[in-house]
Amino acid sequence: MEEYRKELVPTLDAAEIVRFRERVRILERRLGLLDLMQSECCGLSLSQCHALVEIGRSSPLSLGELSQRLELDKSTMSRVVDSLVSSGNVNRKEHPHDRRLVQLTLTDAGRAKFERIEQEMQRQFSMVFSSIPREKRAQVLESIDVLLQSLPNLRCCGGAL
Amino acid sequence: MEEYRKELVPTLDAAEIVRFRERVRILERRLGLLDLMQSECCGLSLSQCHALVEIGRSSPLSLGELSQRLELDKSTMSRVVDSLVSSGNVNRKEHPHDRRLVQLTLTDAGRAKFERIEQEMQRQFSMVFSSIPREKRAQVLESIDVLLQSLPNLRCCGGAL
DNA sequence: TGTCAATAGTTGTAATTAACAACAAAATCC
DNA sequence: GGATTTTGTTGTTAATTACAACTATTGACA
Repeated sequence: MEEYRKELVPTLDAAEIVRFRERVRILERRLGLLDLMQSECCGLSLSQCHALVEIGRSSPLSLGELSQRLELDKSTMSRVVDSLVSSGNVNRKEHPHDRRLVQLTLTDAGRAKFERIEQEMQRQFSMVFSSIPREKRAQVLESIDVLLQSLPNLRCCGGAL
Repeated sequence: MEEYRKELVPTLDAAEIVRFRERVRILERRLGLLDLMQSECCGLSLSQCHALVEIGRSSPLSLGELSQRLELDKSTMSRVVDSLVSSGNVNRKEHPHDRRLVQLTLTDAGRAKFERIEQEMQRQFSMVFSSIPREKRAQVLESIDVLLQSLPNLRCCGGAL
């Protein structure tokens, strides 16, 4: 009878959920540190670093585009870009056909920095990936995908708490 | 010959690393949102919410303990606790044997809020976990562990970038 | 036992990160 | 050609955080 109910409505093991929760929490913190490390490395703030990389990957980029990708307000973005322009890493040019738009590109210094960051990140992730036992690598990659597909099922409770 | 070298020094596939990096980056962002959601739900800021949960899980807690667990400076922690005291969620008592120490406990209101948060989080993670195909669940859990073991191999380059 | 070092926490100050609102300039749409 | 929309900047404000300076208390040792 009990067995039957379990089969029909699979009551999840609460302890397993707790473990899952805890692991995800630790993972989140760990990944945050990883992110910080990246910015510490390049001598820029986190948002500056993210912006630099994003522009490096797909310039020319407008301010709006950039703020959408980094999920920041355009005003915030504008000021982050300010700082990158001041530090000589980014050019703010006018779009030739639409003068409302800004075209963001990297200066030579900015591009050099961007390439160093990309290389370093690639190196770092190589180290992490290669320290995963070879026979587990595919499994880990697949699991991340599975997790990414399942996570959107979290939804805010609408302030009910 | 080529084959032999590959066998001996397994050159990792650069594209696979890129994919790995990208997935980890997306995962990080997604988990950040999850965290924000939690705090939005309970009407507290992120750090307030973390502090409340930490105190709820192991009170009485001193300020130093708490700041270590949340990896925040004690001054920051002191002010976060201030806000929780003002909002009637936390009690700041004096330690009976050492008057330097503060004993943090939850008020009735704070405990009620803590328990609602825990329940809600458990519910949410149940949803996520149950939306992972059953035959993949163990694999995902194991993969998170594998990843957590490998991540510490990231290290800052010491400002070399 | 009395002084001095260590510990715990608070307060002053400042930097960073971010958002919202108000605005200016340019383009688009009748 | 004037109303509306789009794009970006500036003014203002709030949250988060750290470091340094300070106070109070405890513990240690001589």
